[in-house]
Amino acid sequence: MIIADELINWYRNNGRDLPWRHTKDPYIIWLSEIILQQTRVEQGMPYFYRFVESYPNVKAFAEAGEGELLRLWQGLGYYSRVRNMHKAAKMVMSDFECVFPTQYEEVIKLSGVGEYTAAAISSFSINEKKAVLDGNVFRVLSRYFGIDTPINSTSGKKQFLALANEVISDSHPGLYNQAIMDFGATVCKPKAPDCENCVLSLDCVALKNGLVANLPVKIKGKSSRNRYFHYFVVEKEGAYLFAKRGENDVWANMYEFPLIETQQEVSLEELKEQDEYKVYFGDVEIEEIGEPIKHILSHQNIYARFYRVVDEQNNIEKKPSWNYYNSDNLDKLAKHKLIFSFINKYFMN
DNA sequence: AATACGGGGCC
DNA sequence: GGCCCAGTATT
Repeated sequence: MIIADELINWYRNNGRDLPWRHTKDPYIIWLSEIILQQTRVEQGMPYFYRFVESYPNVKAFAEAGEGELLRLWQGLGYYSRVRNMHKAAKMVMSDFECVFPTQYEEVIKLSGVGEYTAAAISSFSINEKKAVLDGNVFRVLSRYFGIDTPINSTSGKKQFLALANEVISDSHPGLYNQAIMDFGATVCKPKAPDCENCVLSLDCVALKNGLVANLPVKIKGKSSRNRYFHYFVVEKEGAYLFAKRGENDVWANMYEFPLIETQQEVSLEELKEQDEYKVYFGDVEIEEIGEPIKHILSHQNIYARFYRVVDEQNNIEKKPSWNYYNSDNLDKLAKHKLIFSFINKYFMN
């Protein structure tokens, strides 16, 4: 296929020099690929260095503590990725004789490794001929071939995967996979693609028909819901009260200040009328710290307020799951963005 | 087939 | 405010 040769040729001259491209080690490739899921290269880069240094091989990763891993992942988002990585690393030790697998059919068995990541690892490490299908590939192929099937529909995924596997280079599948993704990221971009300097422009159906801005087609998702969080900052002798979040909500198992959630925006007076509030804080003095913070996630808008609780008489009814941590211990807890940015703003000196 | 799951950059 | 990013697991 001509398109594959063009892309590889373009890539040899214009590809980005990224650290994970200097290795065939499936473990290192896996590390980079999981980090880069739904994450821009610049955002994931520091985390990649951090993890390679802390855990140079799969054995070290498998032997790490869950909390330690989560702490290192802190701030990157989609935290189930690192939990699945831990599972996967342990699977490598137990089911793959401590050797990180390279074949598509083997790596896809690992937790957190789906079709994309399995194709990436197998093609980059041993040149297995499996086409990657990520956001970049969807975009390049949909524009070049002028395909308007929604990329997030079941039939669309099937159609594009089949096409990607037709287009892939026979002789250099790994290089081709790198090339089409890099090309999508730097030339055939979502906004303002560089069609003037595009090596595929002659045969690009979208460009010919003025449809570049309309492709790829994507079905719109659900809109966000609003949530109202009230965090209570309780300090006692230099230690702070922290709670661990549950399993089945955003930021699973991460740490934060004790929280009361309400369905609507409520005033401080209304908050004090909540049963939950009465149980825990009764009539201790509280004062709001700073302004409310709007924290936006893909599928929810969180409006967070923080209150300082003065508990000189030791009147707080502490939940068993709440614990006090001094600043050293606090630093080791995996906290989500909303909490650690608050801490950095108000507590760091 | 649809939805949850983070955080950040860009327009 | 909406879209997108080297997607996957779950329902």
